[in-house]
Amino acid sequence: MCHQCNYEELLAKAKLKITENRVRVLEVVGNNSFPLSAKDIYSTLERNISINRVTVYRILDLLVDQGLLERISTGGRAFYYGLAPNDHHRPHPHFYCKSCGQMDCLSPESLHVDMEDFIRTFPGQIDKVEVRIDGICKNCGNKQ
Amino acid sequence: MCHQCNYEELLAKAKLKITENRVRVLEVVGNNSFPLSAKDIYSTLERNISINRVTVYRILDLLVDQGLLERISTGGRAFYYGLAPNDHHRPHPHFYCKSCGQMDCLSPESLHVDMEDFIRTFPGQIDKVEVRIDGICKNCGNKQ
DNA sequence: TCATAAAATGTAATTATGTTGCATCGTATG
DNA sequence: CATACGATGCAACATAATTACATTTTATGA
Repeated sequence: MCHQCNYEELLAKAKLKITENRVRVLEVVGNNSFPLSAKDIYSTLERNISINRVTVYRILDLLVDQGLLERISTGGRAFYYGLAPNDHHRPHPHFYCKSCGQMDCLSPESLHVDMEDFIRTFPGQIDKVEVRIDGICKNCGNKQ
Repeated sequence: MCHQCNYEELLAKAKLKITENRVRVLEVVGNNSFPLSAKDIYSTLERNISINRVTVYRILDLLVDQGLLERISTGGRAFYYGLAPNDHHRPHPHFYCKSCGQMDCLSPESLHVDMEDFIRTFPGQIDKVEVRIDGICKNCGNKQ
């Protein structure tokens, strides 16, 4: 859960209109300690308010485009979404359990990636570095 | 292109039957210097031989299961496939151009990930670490 | 206040990717 | 040679995401 992000403020900073739906999408994503799939986000919203699936996808696209959310690929087929790195959230790796599909955030310190040489020598544009560890989480491992 | 891998040998080592189709899938993947999508692989094969799309998917699944190929997630919707790390191929990060969809292999030395602490303290099972850099490649950048 | 344009949302259809069920074929083995 | 089992083909299905277009809401200026 993010205690430090003001979602309306984040929208305002990005010069996006503050709509009920956008704030709610941000809340659902931000109030979780782990990334969620579009489906997760839609299901959660839908329990409380009336909103269309496509609207959720569109809001997610918009917020990713504007850098408020981060789209994270998994070992599975769907993307997951989390708050994008900002003053309160440093970039960090994720752990994906291929058994239950749960994706967890790892602490930014848990593994260090040394990018200096790469950044200095790579001729293209670098937008993002994604580090993901795939495996079986403690819970799923115990069940077997 | 891999000059050192004998694909039939790889299959044999994994105790898999050596079929025409499996060898050809391995060839297509192995003879490329960058990972390919299932669609890429199917299209390439299909130009020369008669093979079913589903067969390609099944062979890819099998070869990933048996550790001959590596399934790599992208910033896009499809998985890409490359030769799995082995004696001739060290694990390495990839660069994904979100403009043209091309995925490139980076040298294993290009960035160093320090996993020691994580491995020592993580309570689950670790199968794989995937490092992917997203951005715009040199070619696409020049076009704009 | 109202008219209008622009933005946001809803709905249905479509696309892209991957999977399943079942039939058929090929091959190794007894 | 018979049989069984694995490999392949084919059609249907499933899932995730996107598109096209209609409708609603919001902002803005006359």
